[in-house]
Amino acid sequence: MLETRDNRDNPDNIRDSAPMDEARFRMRLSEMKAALRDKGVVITRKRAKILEALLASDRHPTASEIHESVKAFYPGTSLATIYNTIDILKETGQALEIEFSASANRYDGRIPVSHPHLVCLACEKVEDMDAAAPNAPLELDRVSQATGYDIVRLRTDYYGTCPDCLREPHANAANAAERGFA
Amino acid sequence: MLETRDNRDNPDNIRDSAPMDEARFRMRLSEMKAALRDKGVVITRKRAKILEALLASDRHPTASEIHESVKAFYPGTSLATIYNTIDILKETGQALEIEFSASANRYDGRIPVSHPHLVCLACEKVEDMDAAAPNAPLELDRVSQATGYDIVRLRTDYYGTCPDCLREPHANAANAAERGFA
DNA sequence: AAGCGTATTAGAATCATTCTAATTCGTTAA
DNA sequence: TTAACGAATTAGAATGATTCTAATACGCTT
Repeated sequence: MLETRDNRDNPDNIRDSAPMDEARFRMRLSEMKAALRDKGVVITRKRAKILEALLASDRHPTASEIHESVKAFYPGTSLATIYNTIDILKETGQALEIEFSASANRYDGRIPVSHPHLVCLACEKVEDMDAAAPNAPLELDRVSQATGYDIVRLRTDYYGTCPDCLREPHANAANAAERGFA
Repeated sequence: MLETRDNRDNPDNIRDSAPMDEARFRMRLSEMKAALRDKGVVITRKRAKILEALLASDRHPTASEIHESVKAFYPGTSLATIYNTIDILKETGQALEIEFSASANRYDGRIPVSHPHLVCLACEKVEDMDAAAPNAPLELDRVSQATGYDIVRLRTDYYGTCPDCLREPHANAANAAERGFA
C-alpha cells in the first residue's frame, strides 16, 4: 500500500508500479539489514549494494539485473554473490521470489484452460482444484477494468504440503529438493 | 469437473487427482486430434502416443515424463518431437502449460510477502497489484481445510498486455519473445 | 600482525528448453 | 508402384538460469 503518484492521480487504480519515496526506502533498508544481522549475517559493502539495488528497482529485478547494478559500483562482483545474498534474503523472509524458473514445466491436456492448482513443496506433485474454486473469467474482466491491462489469463497456485507428505514427512522431500523445487 | 472416485467418497473435497475414466479419455483424445487436423496438422503415430501419454497421466506430466512414456512404444523418439508437439497443442488451445520454467526469477524486497502480480506478456514487466486485491490469508485457511493440504503460500498472477504495450504494440514484444516469456 | 571463520571468486556443472541442419516419412499424383 | 514434395523427426549443439566447487581474499578479534 505505497502512496504513489500513479495512485494519487487515479485512486481507483489497483496497479502499483511507482518508485518508493526516499524515507520509506531508507526505513526498509535498515529493516532488512537489521533482520540479517539478527541472523548473524555480516553486512558487507557488496551485500549492502545488493539490498539497495533490490529496493531501488520498481521492476522486480532479476538476479542478472541486480548484478549489473552492483557491478557499476564494484566491477569485480560475481553473479554467485548475488545469488548467495538473495538466498539469505529468502531464508530470512526479507525478499519474495517471483518464480519463473523453478523446475520443469508441466502440461495438462484434460482441462486445457486456466484453473487453480495445488503444488506440494515436498513431493513436487501438482494437482487440480476443481471448478468450485475462485478462478472465474469474471475476475479477468474486473482486473482488466481496474488496471488498464488486457488480461487474458489468471494463474492461481496454492503452495504447501500435501496430505501424503504430511503423513510421511521424509518420503519424497529429498527428491523434490534435488530438483530445486522446494 | 471430472467424476472421480475421490470425489464420490468425499463430495466436499475440492481436490481432484483421480484418473479419467475410459470413455472420457477416448472422447477427449478424439477432440484433440480433430482440433489438430482442423489446423492441418498430421496426426502421426508418434504424435498420437504423445497425446495419449498427456491424457493418461494424472500428474500433469513434464516434457521429459511424456518422452519416457512415448519411448516405451517408439524407442527412437527424440525429446525435440515432444516439445514440437506440445507447442502445437498450446497453439491450438489443446493443452495448458503450467509454467515453472518460463524465464528468470524476479525478486521483491519491498513487499516481501506473497501478493498478486500483473505480468505483461509483451514487455515482460511484472507489477504489483496493491492490497485491495483478493489474496487474503483467509484464502489459505479455506483451501487448507478443503484440500487437506497445509497451504503456506498463494500465488496469483494476472497475465496480459500492459497499457503501454497496448498503445505501442510493437515496442518490446520482440525482446520479450526473445527471452521466451511470451 | 596473526589467526580464523566467513565472503567472494571464476569457472565448471546441471537442467530445461530451443535451435539447426540433415534425414526420413507420408501422401499425393503420375 | 514410384517419384516427388512438404512435413515430421532426428541427434546434437547452443542457450540461459541456476547451483556447485574449491581456491582465494577479507574483516574481525586478540
